[in-house]
Amino acid sequence: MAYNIPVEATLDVIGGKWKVVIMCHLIKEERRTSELKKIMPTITQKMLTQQLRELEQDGVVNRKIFDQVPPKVIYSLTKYGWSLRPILDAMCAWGEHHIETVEDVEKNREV
Amino acid sequence: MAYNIPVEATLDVIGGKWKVVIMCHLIKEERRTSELKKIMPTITQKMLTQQLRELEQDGVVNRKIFDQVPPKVIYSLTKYGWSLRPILDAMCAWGEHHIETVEDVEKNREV
DNA sequence: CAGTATCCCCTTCGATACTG
DNA sequence: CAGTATCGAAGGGGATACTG
Repeated sequence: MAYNIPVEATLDVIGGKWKVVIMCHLIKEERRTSELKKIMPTITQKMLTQQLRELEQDGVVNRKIFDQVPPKVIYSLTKYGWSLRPILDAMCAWGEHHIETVEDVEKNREV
Repeated sequence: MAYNIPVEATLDVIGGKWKVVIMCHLIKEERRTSELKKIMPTITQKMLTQQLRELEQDGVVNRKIFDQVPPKVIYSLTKYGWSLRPILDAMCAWGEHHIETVEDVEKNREV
């Protein structure tokens, strides 16, 4: 609480380890749990659920449950979540443009 | 390495706990270490140095050392660091616009 | 299929003390 | 003033097993 600088509020919402990645996927299309897991091969079930819960609590992500067997749950961005789009777009664009540079630098850091 | 989605490269560079906050300050003006510590009251010396070192290794931040006693070091964004400006601006703007909402939500989460 | 519950490692981070 | 080193606590996060 009582942020020293407003951008800390932004970080509170999108600062989780996987949140930006999840939202970047959901910005393109809504997804069910199993789809998210498939397109994010390295995330664990636990982290996926945990991050989605937090996004949901923050009002960024909507969770639609279909009452059927087997269960089906679809996640999508809320209107509030869409307000983050400029940030997500900028982050995605930067990543696409600089990915080779970053990969090189990070590789050297491992040594 | 080998990101599953390009935005992960972005997160590798700005994903640290304090990196965005530091860069948001440096985007306004270059700062010396003691100034950064002053405007970020809750960061520890250790974390400040650590995050700055990583930003420096990633080529985002420049470290200018004045050879004098007592020591003086000034940090600023590199040209490469300035390429992140659209992201930082978007994050700062969103935070300013939604800070009350976020503060309320986060407060309730603590309960 | 979607989610929860444990166990537990191991990284992160704070506190403190110390150097040039 | 700027930075390093060390120690220890805290919790993030993985692996696994289990439920409806």
